[in-house]
Amino acid sequence: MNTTSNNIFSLDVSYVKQFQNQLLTWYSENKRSLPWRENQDPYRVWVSEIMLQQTRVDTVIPYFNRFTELFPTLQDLAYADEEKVLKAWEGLGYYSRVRNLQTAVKEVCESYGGKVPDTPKEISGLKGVGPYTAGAVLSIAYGVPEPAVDGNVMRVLSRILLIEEDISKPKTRLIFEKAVRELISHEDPSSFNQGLMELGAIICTPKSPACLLCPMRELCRGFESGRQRELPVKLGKTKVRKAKMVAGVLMSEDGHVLIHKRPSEGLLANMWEFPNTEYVGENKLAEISALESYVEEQVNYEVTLEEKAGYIEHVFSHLKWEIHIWQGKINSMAEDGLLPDDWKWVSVDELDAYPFPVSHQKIIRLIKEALIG
DNA sequence: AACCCGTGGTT
DNA sequence: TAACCAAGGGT
Repeated sequence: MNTTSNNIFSLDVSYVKQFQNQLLTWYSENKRSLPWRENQDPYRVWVSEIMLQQTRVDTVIPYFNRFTELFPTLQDLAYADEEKVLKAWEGLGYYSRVRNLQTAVKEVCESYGGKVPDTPKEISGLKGVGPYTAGAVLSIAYGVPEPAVDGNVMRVLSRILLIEEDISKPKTRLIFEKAVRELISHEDPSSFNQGLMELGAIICTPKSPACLLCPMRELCRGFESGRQRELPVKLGKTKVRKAKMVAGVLMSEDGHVLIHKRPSEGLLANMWEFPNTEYVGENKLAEISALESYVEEQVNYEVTLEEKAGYIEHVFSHLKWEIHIWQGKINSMAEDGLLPDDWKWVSVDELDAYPFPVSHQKIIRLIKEALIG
């Protein structure tokens, strides 16, 4: 029964057994009914796990329902037009997630006969499937006893087991995976992993954990020592860079608007936008000249910016855009057929067919309000 | 390892 | 309100 010195968690057999019983009982009685819990279809489980990365359950639910209705099977997604896929993801953020997912789903069709692989090695090789997602899909869809360590699991276990390592360091995840391997139920890995996350989402919350309602209270070393609020340890700061941007709503004589498809890599990859560029300076002249030269360089159009149409702020995880919006018109156009593939003239109604990031959806709103008002 | 990659809710 | 946070992964 005694713990060995090389076991840093001091997890004896009876502790593990109690841990599993308490968690699994609580989960079976308290789990939320969510769309992706209707069945264990590996494709649906996979889609949900990708959507849930850094994204709240309440946000994901409507997206998941729409997405699985548009692309009911893995094959439907594999053969779908990328533009349509991005459109279904519009507003969810981290758009590389869905481009990687479609890449991975194609790989499953080509290399695995359309069946989502059920081994750690194979599934981890798929684009966009990291350590967490691999473990989540394997355990939930296939019942494989693999750890699925996300932010919830690190928070919950750091408190229960009093682990004080800095969870912002990548290596720290390995410590929690080791802990889960010792604790996980081999009878029901799916409920065990989901139970840990559910506990983190409902009871063991970041700011004010509901310890008095917690089924794990008697097993919790953090609660025992009154230090649950100090955990998990998370160091490191995030700085948000500010970028002054100028964007143009440029109209042709027949009422079309100029839009641009962003490059296939980097921020908001493959999403559409209104022509815009970062600028330096303080006054309107700086805004105007920056946008004018940008448009001229990109598509060889000469533009006249007529009036300021608005100002928008948009905050990303690591960046803040301060967007000054100008309305203008095209003076001289290059020959019609010379517009590059990633530039388009579209009517205002047609804008709805293209995937725009939220920052530029705000500009669309301005356009429509101006047309109505 | 450190930085990039979105968005919306909470405190 | 600014900072923090959410079922992370790629490079």
